[in-house]
Amino acid sequence: MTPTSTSAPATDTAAPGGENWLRLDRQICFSLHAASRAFNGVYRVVLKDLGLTYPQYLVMLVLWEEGELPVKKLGEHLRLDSGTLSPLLKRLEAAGLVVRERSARDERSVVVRPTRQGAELRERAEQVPRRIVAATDLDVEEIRDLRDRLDVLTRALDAAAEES
Amino acid sequence: MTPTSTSAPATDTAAPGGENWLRLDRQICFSLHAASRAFNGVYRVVLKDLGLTYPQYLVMLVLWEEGELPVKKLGEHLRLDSGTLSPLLKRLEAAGLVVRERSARDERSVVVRPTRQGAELRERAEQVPRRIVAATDLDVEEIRDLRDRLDVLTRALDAAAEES
DNA sequence: GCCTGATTGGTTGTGCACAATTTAATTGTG
DNA sequence: CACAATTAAATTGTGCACAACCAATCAGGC
Repeated sequence: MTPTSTSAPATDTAAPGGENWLRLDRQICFSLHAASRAFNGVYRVVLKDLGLTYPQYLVMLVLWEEGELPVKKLGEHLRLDSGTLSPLLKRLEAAGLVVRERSARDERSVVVRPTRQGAELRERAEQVPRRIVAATDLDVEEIRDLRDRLDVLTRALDAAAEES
Repeated sequence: MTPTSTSAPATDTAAPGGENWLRLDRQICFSLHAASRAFNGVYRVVLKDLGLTYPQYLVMLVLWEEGELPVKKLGEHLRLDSGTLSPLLKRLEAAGLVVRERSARDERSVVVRPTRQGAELRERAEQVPRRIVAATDLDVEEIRDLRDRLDVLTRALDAAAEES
């Protein structure tokens, strides 16, 4: 939809000195793909002591903040669906970090809540952010800026994927 | 480390003087995670016509550029190991887009090469970058800048993960 | 020739992401 | 009340990412 100005030369990909769209694009998707996996790798190392994976850590962050909430709400916070969350939550339950129980008010709903053990894990997790920030080798301002750019990008991409 | 107050669930993690590391960190990892999946979603839509997934598209980009190369080299370009590439390449081979054959010079090496059909797919793929760039709603300069920042970040993260 | 060690792909197992389908419970409407 | 539509999770199937392990091959020495 966005009538992004056609100022960009609609050249084929063989522009001699100008924009090589194929090349540029390759750089973007490579870069984002690589950054995502590199982040995942650092979290893997840092979280190993806690016995959590990266997505499991994200789930626990939400639960530490919100206390307790149904799977549906959890999925909205994380933008994940039940197909991803159900097995993940079962693993967290098997590890003794959360409990899942059907709501008495609405029997369709399953409420997830950290156990005492899961809540205690929070204290050990509080050293994680500092180590991650250190690993990025960026200062707080740069991180904030990068985060904001990524959020803007995500909103644009979601909107573009929607209207297809 | 906060005192062992197991009672209060919503312990305030804000440092009096400044940074709330936990909150900030959550924003970063949320944002990057979300951006990565949002990108994936857009590629899913755009690549559906070509019958390619996002990582398969990355592989084909390299092959279109390099012509033919062993799995090892392909993995270095993409930073992926054989556990990821082997089944992916088998799917591309089953789709008739690449062939895999053992090198005669070194029987340990498997060389991957696009078929005629795979090479022809390139022409249809050349519209992809433009659509992706449009979906980001960013101009070329901003994309280039973001890419560079992500590359710097990736190098820092890889280095940090290494020395653990 | 025969060993030893390193290199290259492949295989297996665990976990995440997402689409499509299924099951059960709730709500709306006659 | 009965019954269709809606909603919430779970399940199923495909594909990616990566660690750990295995098999075949090559290169060096003897």
